[in-house]
Amino acid sequence: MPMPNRTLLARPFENHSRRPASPHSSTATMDIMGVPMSFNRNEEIYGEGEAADYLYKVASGAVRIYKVLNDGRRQIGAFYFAGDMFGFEPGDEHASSAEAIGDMTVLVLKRSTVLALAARNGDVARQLWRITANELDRSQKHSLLLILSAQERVTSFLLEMAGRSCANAELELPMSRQDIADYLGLTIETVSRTLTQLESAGAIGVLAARRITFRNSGTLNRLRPC
Amino acid sequence: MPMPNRTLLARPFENHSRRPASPHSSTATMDIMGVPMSFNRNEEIYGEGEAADYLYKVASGAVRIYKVLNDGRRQIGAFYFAGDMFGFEPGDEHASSAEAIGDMTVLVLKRSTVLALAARNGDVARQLWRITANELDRSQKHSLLLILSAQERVTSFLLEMAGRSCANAELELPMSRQDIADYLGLTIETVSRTLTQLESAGAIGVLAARRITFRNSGTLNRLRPC
DNA sequence: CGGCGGCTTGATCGGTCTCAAGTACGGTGG
DNA sequence: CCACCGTACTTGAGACCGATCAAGCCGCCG
Repeated sequence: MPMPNRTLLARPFENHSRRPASPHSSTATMDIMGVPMSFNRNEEIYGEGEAADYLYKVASGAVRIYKVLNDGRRQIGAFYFAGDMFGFEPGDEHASSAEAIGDMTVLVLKRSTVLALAARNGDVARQLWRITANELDRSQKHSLLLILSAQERVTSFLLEMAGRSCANAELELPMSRQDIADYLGLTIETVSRTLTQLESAGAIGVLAARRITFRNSGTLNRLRPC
Repeated sequence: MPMPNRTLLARPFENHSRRPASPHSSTATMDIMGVPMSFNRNEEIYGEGEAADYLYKVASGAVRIYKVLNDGRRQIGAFYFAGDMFGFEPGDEHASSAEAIGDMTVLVLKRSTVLALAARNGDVARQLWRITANELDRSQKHSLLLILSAQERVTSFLLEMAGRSCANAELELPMSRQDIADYLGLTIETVSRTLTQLESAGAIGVLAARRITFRNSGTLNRLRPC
């Protein structure tokens, strides 16, 4: 994994090679605000322990947030796609690291601005709370995933991804097998094997490594105990 | 598990056999408010899917919140002890069930009251957000637990419990081995075996099934990769 | 064409689950 | 006080699932 330039990342509003962009400021709601910023594949957006000065919204592409244990194991805590917000921590520093899965663009908001807005505007405060609550919900679902069998985890993962992408019959996965494995608490080999099993069982089709079709959603749903 | 009377649980402010109590109302902060209510061992406080009309604070005893998969597996998402708040859901209904681990007492707050208070008072709103954010943090740590080895999970669990109880050298566990197992995503046998292993290794002492002493915290910390 | 990264497949190992006894403890009744 | 019981916990033997180690395969780009 490449080592990105953190000083750039820590100050997205400065003019640097990455993306100047026209800065809108002081718009009414959180939705409209934000300075565009681009990242390359596998580039770090922020690191665990860094000051959580900014809040991000995915404009295009996908993001993974993860933690690394001191023995090197990585756990991916969540994936974020276009429209999702991430990086808003209760504390002053990020609890996880964030990386771009492919080339992508985010909108960046200043934490202090958002907090000041929330203090004056109850709607914004409620919106903040809602974002955090949704994260909590997602995290709890993720915990549930991790006690399932490999087949159940992979199935749940596919259905989750399908539910979050607009497409219904065909699924385009932006992330690698390793990312999926680290999200599901499995090895890359087990993920791969399980996908081929599901294909043999007629539940899915693997057109390419990252292109999945759903052939028999009944079979899939029967494999998901949530 | 006994089937408690849900109608009582759903309306804690009505006078019933359980606990009348003198109702304080309209105090300045969330901390002071709350109507006392008692529950017996293994009694349900609320069920998954029920209306989340109340917010709870543990006065004494301990609580487990959990979900049950349709095949019967149970996952405990969190334990709560004296001083902890729980049951506050972003949505209108509870995402998990809650049960008393032993006989216990909670303080009950009305959701609508708290929300109204938050709308007028920025401090209360921030407090609400803080509670949710802490839950998120706890949930993410829980996810991390679930990818560890059995020994690491049990060790992390003991250290977590030790950190949350005032006592430092000796730990009194209120929950059963089954509760621990369902929290850690292990079987009861594996939890039991791992505890005896830790005892043989000189890391802990098992005075009684639910009384643990820490003999060698260095060994314990070496077993915790977080 | 060669090389490399990402993915699949195979063979074996090991940790945890499962099934099955056995033990300790607390309560209840004699 | 002890006998009895039920519940919670421990311990053992074996099976199984997923990890590990190790090749191969595929697609992409130079």
